[in-house]
Amino acid sequence: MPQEKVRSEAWDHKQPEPLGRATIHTVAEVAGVSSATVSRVLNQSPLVASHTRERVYRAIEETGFRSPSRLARALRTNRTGILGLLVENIMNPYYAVLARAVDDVAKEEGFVVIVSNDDGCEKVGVERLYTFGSVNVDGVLVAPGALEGKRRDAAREIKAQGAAVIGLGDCLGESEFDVIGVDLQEAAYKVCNHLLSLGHRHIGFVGPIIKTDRCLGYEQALRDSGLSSHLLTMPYVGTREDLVEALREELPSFIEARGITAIIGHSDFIALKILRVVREMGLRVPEDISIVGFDNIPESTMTVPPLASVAIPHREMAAAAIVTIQKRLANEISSPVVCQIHQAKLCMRGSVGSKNCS
Amino acid sequence: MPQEKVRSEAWDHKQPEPLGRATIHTVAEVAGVSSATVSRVLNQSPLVASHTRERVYRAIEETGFRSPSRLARALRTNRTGILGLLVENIMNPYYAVLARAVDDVAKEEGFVVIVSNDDGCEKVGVERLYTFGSVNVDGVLVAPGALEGKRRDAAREIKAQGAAVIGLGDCLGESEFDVIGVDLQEAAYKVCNHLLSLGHRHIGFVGPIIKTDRCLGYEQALRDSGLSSHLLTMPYVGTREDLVEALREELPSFIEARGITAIIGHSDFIALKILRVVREMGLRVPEDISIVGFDNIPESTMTVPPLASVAIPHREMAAAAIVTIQKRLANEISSPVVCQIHQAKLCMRGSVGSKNCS
DNA sequence: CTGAAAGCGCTTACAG
DNA sequence: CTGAAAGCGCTTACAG
Repeated sequence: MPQEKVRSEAWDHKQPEPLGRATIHTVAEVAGVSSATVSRVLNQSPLVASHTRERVYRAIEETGFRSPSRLARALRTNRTGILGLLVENIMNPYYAVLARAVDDVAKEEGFVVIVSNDDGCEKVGVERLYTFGSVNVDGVLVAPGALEGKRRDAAREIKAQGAAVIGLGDCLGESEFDVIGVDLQEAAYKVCNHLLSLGHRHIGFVGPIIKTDRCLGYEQALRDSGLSSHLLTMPYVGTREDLVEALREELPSFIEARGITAIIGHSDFIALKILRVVREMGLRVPEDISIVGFDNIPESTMTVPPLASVAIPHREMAAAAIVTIQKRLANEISSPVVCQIHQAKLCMRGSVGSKNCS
Repeated sequence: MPQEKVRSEAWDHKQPEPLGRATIHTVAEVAGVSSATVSRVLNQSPLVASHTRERVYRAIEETGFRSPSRLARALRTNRTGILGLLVENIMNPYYAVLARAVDDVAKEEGFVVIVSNDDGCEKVGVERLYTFGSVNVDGVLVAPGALEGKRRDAAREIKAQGAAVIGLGDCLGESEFDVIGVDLQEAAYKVCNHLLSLGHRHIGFVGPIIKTDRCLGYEQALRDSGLSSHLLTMPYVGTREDLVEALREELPSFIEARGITAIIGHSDFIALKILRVVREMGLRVPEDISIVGFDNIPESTMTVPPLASVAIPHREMAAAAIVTIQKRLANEISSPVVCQIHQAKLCMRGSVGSKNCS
């Protein structure tokens, strides 16, 4: 008891604290209400008298209170308002565009997004996912969307913690997680058929060793026309620095030995490099060879000739992904797994022409 | 009291909870110690008996405890381990490379980074800075590094909350915040002198309306040689979608009226577009006109001819920035403002040649 | 060497 | 309509 008294006296002398944010308590004191009431005002609770509300608003003004601490709020509500976005490499324009779309939508919805790169490496990916868990993210977006092996285990764990997990983009086959995808198999199928309609008969595909849906669509189209496919696979296609050198080495024999007159690249990233290398080889584009890529990155409109490409509806997908996260968090989705497939858009440009056009 | 009893009985039947992370308390219970002890083990406190430590480690294993909640820890320690990175636009390769460098260094140092885009818009920038504040970030990195007007006010506020604020890259003149910069004025000066040494006398500069250090270095070099400068300014250079069209409109008269034989672009982003447009105009590069950019983005090595550029040491700068943040947080810096200037590297490539070379 | 207790800034039944 | 109180998961003097 006496100790209590002493303390109270000491408090009378306390200085105004210039450091740190104003808290809900600062506001409450100034407004002459309890912090619970301030909290209610902040959370738009209807059961606050309007004159009290007014007083609180004034106090917020006076104290320079900005917004409730997300940390503290999160600790109570179990919602941080933080999203984790795991991409291969933000320097790859495909992911940069995706990250931008996610950030834009997230901003509108009041989320903040942590972006991490894993270079497609499982070990790093797992680490980053656990890090997302330690931050108690509300949701995780993984691009590309395939979650297998240890990454799947990690994803399961953070899902068990209450976070929504969404695969974004490329995701072959079944997934135990929600997926917002894009039908690139269909798109590749169409692209290949377009090339066939232009008279091309020897059409090559250059991509990573792992067989992607883009590759499958390409193969399907050729199969349906009774033609055989020509694959050139390159390890670590999205990351390697020496890609151009590798292409210089591989492309000439690939093209000449098979009489190839059109190449579909797995991405614009690689297609742009193919474009460069075939021109170094003295081939004219599209007169001697047509080139198409995927992703429709900004640079693709900048080359001479501009690169034909397949545009992925990033914005649309980002929006769908975040809506799905919100619904999951609100428990508004009953189905165990959402799988929403969007359509890609073909952008035919100068790098594609009919066979032997001149 | 009776109610209490009922409750207690109900609790006896409680199920093991499958949802949510294992906490420090779960571990404590399994290990038969207090949560304080678990906390000490987690924080490498030396004052824990090694056999206790062992028990705790085993309990961590058993419970599947991953790591302490950053939220809860942050609420106590006032350190979130979260960094905010504010860039103009992650789709611009310059910022993508920077963001990657920051993420890599941050990961090594145990930070996580929130990336936000503001398109160089003050209003959005201010919002994002306050959002960083609401997340209680430990540090904020702003690129480009100039913090003025309302953005400066917002930055001051979050600095007052205890966060370290660092400007990254371009930052003309004095700053009240720490800056990790790069001497692009000097670099531009050298680039321009290089062009002069190749015989060029009418050298143009294309950039944003706001005068940057790159532009100043260019102007200085010409002044020192007694030559006059030729500026073409374009609003919103980093963001606008119609940049190519604008250049198509402006470049011909700019080049012809002034007899320009070399152009320095404010960025590779714009220089690549200039490259494209001058070729559309029928000019040969570098025979008729030389082009140089800034930033050395990956695409610059991919064009024909490859674009000469100035490389910014992103990695080095990101590392310096994060070290500075750590030191600020640890109160190990006494000077009121750090200003560390790194050197850029000239990468001369095929897009540059001597005047009238053929 | 270890534990009980206070407190970081919030939210939300529970009383009134 | 409003407040007192408990509690989210941690850390850290303070005792012992």
